[in-house]
Amino acid sequence: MKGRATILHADLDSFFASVEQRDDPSLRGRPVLVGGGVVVAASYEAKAHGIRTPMNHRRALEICPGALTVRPRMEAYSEASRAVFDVFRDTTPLVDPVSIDEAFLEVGGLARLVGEPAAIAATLRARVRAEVGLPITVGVARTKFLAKVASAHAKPDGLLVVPPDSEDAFLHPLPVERMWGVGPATAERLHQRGITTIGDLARVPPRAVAAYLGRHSAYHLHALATGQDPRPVEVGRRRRSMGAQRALGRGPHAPERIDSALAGLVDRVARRMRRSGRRGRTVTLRLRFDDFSRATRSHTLGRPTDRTAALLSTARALLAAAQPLIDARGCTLVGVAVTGFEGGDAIQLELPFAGPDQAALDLALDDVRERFGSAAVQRGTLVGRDPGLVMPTLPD
DNA sequence: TCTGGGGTCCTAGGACCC
DNA sequence: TCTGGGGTCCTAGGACCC
Repeated sequence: MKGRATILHADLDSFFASVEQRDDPSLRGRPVLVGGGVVVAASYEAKAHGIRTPMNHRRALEICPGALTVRPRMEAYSEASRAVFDVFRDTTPLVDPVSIDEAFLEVGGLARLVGEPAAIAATLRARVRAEVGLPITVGVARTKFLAKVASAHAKPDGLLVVPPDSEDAFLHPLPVERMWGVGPATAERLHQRGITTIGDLARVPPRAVAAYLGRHSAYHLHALATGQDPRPVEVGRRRRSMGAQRALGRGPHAPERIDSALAGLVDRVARRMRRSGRRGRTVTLRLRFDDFSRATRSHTLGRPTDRTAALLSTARALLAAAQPLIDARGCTLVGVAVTGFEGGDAIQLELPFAGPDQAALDLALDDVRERFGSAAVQRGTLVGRDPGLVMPTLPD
């Protein structure tokens, strides 16, 4: 028995561009680019010309000279997002946000009261269109992964249900790039071994794939390719980092310019932390150089803080330590991130590779429950037969 | 496809403690 | 003096997502 298709993945179509077209009728039906230096969003009319994100804005205009460009209006997008999530939460309390424009919804418990998942999904789409004025695509399936692939397949402005008995027929012909977690680097390594479709991946023993993708990725991807995805729709997850960054453009930049950019970023992050009541211990400085290589430098404080002064002096010390790198390679981006939030850290259990089985895992998880309470274990499912890591996360 | 800003997760090595 | 292993924490880098 496989279970039922009760998970919805709801994903707004070309979100930023759709908000712009909603708010300005003269943009409707026309290719719209949102962004400045790079295109951060494009309407479907623009995508039809081959516009992708992120794409250099000048390049985008070469491809699609008739496109209209608008500056991003983040407040408008936040407001639209809130309205859409209100519709989500009015549909089911079990809403698991992925980003500003997409979420998973569990509607399995609603059959008796409201209807079947397919009908709920159709109603949800109609309501978002009517109440917020935006197009949205919904995928419905038995697992998060399948629902996500289904919505991507149905875009734009579509609805696709993947019934449990046709999962393989739907999934296996698709290219591996369509998998969540397979980007250019992983795709290239798979292609080199002749693995081009999700079906190929399902047929190769994960132990063989582990040799070139690493243990975790191999077992994770094999599980997804064979329809296994135990991740539940979770409510109330909290962010694990807060950061800000700024591109500086081609250098060289005076040290004072980099320092003042850093001070502005730290101030922004610290304000956001105080506003949301979070305090963190680890400050990470992020740098990007002329040749697009990157480096990070981090430092962990003795206790969590949300004070601008403490965060800034830490960030400045990291910047000073990285000065030789900046002198040698030229800095084009500076960023700062704070992690290690109070109460938000994961406990990482390291289990021996050779032996772990479900019994050993259960024992380890019992230990965590005993020490931190049963609510501490949020993720602890064995995927495949040779798991390396299990990461039960503590609630905030 | 020549690069914005916000994130998440995983791997690996070293320091350190018992 | 040599020899072990288990475990935690920190740092840095990489891949990926929207």
